[in-house]
Amino acid sequence: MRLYDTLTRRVKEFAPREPGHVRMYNCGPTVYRRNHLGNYRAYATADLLRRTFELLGWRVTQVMNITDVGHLTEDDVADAAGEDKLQKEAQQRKLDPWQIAREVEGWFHEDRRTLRILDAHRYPRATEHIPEMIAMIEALVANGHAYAADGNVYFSVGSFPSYGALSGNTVEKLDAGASGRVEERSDKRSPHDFALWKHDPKHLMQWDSPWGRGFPGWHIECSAMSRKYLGDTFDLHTGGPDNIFPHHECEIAQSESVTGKPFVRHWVHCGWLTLGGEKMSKRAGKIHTVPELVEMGYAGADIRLFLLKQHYRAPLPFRLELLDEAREIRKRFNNFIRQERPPGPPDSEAADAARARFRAALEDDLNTSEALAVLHELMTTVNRTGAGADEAVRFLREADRVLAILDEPDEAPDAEIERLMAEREAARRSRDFKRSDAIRDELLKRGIELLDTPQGTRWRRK
RNA sequence: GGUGGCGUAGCCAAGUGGUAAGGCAAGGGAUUGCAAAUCCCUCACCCCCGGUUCAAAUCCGGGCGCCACCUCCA
Repeated sequence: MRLYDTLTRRVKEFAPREPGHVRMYNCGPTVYRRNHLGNYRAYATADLLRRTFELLGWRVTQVMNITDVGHLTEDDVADAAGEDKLQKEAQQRKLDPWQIAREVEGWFHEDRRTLRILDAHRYPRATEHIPEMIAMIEALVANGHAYAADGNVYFSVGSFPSYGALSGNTVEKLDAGASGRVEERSDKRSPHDFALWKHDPKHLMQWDSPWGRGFPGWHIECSAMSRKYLGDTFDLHTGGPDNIFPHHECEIAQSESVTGKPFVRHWVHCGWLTLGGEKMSKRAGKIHTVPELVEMGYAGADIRLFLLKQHYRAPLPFRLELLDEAREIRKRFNNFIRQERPPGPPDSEAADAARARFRAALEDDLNTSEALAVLHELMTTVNRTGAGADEAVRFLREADRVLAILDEPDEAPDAEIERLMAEREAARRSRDFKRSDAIRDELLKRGIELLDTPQGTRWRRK
């Protein structure tokens, strides 16, 4: 498998350190507000990786963090509460950041299931790993990589020479660049030092620590939790493009300063989901959520296909037109696997060739565009020749273990539908097309679409 | 100012040295009671200018345009 690595900035061979077993950590949601589609691009990419590894026959241990601490201030809670009726209620019942965090976490799982994103093996919450974080910070203070100042603890960036390797933002470059943009704090030895533990009485969530009451800095949770569940060194760490700097840069510095070992062997970051040429951001106010799109009539699988249809690293423009396109593509796939065909000669040649090309495409830095093209070409071939349809359908189902865009097979129609279909058939026989079309429209209203084929009338759910 | 990335048809997009995959949309035709589905056909001088090469969308140089990050937004 070949995969782009953000750290070395090139596509390189990916293989788990323990043969056949991938250990992967995905940066997960910050649960103070319902995630928008941009967030899900990162999770869908992680899901695609996990499913691809499993296709290759590897075992995967996947861990995704839930960031439920570190960012909630009164303002954030008030802000988050403004966008949803449930939240408004919570506001009226008295604000409780814990409650909001759990609620938003629930939405996250709801949305990701809609997008057919598989369950990770663990979803550790930051608030449940405070002791691990404190232990790690203590170790950093003890070995000189961090210092306490007035209830705060900072990581000393100067103590970690390769700081900046992931993002290109080395200390010198940062100095040369945004002078004045970095918050100057008198208790920091260098303006680039970042917080491991913070003291702020205004903050809603607080814990006791050797440095007094406070709360952990953002980056330390991932270092602590990934280490706990995946070890000092693990195979793959993923996230959105904004995680590269500062989050992942800081994680590397912290983790390696504690363990003295390489932190992560391969870094994967997806590209931005853009909206009108701009990134989709929690702060921009232009947000599309999964339920909002479902409400507009898109299936979760449509949205999923939209996210996976193009290469994970390229910027992806969000436009409803592209969701429509994804829906049309899915229709073609679903029609193909449900198509009634006269029995054709068995032929596994086309499907076997497609299987090999499909796998090769995914192994080539997750080239989903190519993988989808392979599937399209296979369908065209089978439609044309009439041979190998069963083998092709079987392979499509196989490929769908990675893509997860096909519909489930239709269940049996109920008696009422069967009765109407029979009535329509009788009407058609007597050439009463007005009546037969009326029945077809009636069924369509109930979500049942009829297809007249040479083998008789078929139906499917719309 | 620093850092990372992008520019291929109406739209999305693959392709990183050998003469432009695939899809969506659109148009024409076949089939159908009408539809649906399916099939056939049509649809690109790869942002610009130089250079290297027998050969460049692909490599090099220079432009132009666009996006993002620069301490807690996936």
